[in-house]
Amino acid sequence: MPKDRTPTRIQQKNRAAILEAALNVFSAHGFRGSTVDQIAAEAGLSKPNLLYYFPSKEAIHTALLSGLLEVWLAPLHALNEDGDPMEEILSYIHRKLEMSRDLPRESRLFANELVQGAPRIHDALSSDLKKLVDEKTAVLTRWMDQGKIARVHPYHLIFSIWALTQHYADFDVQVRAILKDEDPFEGAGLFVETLYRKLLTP
Amino acid sequence: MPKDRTPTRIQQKNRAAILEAALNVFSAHGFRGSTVDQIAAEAGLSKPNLLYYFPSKEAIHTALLSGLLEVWLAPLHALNEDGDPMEEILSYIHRKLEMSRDLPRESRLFANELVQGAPRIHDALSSDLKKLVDEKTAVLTRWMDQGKIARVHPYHLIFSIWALTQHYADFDVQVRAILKDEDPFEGAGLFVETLYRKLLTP
DNA sequence: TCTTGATTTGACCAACTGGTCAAACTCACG
DNA sequence: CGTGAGTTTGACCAGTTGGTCAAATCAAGA
Repeated sequence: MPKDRTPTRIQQKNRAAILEAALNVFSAHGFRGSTVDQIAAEAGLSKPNLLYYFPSKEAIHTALLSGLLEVWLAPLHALNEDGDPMEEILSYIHRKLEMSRDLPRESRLFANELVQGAPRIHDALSSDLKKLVDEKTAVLTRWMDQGKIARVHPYHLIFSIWALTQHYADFDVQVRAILKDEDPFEGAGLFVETLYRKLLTP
Repeated sequence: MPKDRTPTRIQQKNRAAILEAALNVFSAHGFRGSTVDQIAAEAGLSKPNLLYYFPSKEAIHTALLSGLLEVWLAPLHALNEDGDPMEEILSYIHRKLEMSRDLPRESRLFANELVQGAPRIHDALSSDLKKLVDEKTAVLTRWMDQGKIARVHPYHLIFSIWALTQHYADFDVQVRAILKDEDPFEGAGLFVETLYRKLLTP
């Protein structure tokens, strides 16, 4: 392991390559289903070389998850109390849907982790995530109090947005097996738009 | 391996115990994350004994999946064109939600498989599942044509029902991390009821 | 009771996997 | 250049895992 001073150009390049490769592999096979050799091969490095940059398979996974959690929650973070309620919510939904389309690996990385009980990010869920969600449901509740949007259970509203949008990334194979050639995201965009407009219009 | 004649009482008992144990283990850790030893221990058998009843780990997994697919799709199968459209759809949704509550292991078993690209049930998806869904979306479309329910993209309507209901089983940890003590399924039932009533009322 | 097929298991094996290590190589910089 | 830190790797290791096998045990019908 090199000194922890300003990382070399090589260090930056290789660390990035490793994380990129790990995202591919972990998102496709889950933690247990992925091997260090696979990740190393995908990153174009030998296994010992990969382990020169990260101390363990676990460390790569953790680095990935914690690095991406912020990205993953950014759209919800951007939900702005001062904007127009319906527009804010719809734009949040569309942003999530775009993320499912453009960052499906990230979505599946989290899905893999969650479906197996989130052994490695359980803490982040009940601290960071819960805090953010509490904050934003409070905003939703105030909008409902003001009659700006229809009153529904705010937590389940958020769950439903997550479920609906991430479904297209996480269960992509199933969606495509059924839709065949049709592009899922076109129809999905229209569908969620009408769904939430009808639900939330007071 | 015993003769394939009418299975012994012992055979029935042990095969059932193995599948039950495998459901526990596979749904919690995924295929690759589960070991034959784990399943054997959970079933109260030695590993060689377990492999006396199933030729391989893969075979157990396949037997589980194909055995449960029917159960899993039963509610959609039950959607009846001759019933009242809104009631039929809502009752389908509630049945799916109950399955998430009562059969979370089954839900996670499929979720694990799907999120990793469904390597073992891809065929069943594009044949059996697609056929069933095509059939039922045709029913939905006819209802829409008759003005019985609002017109929305029928495939995405079904996807949304799957996503919403299964979310509570598959991402249980996340839901509970956020809701803390509140029972997820109580709020969820009310939420989806209003959601789909508003969406589908013409 | 005896016999035969069904059931069970301890011992074992080969492949795989995460991780180590010393030696070799490369690169930036004085 | 030369040199020392940074980088790379072949060889290796111990633990795990899916699966095998011959031998032992059990169960039920004749």
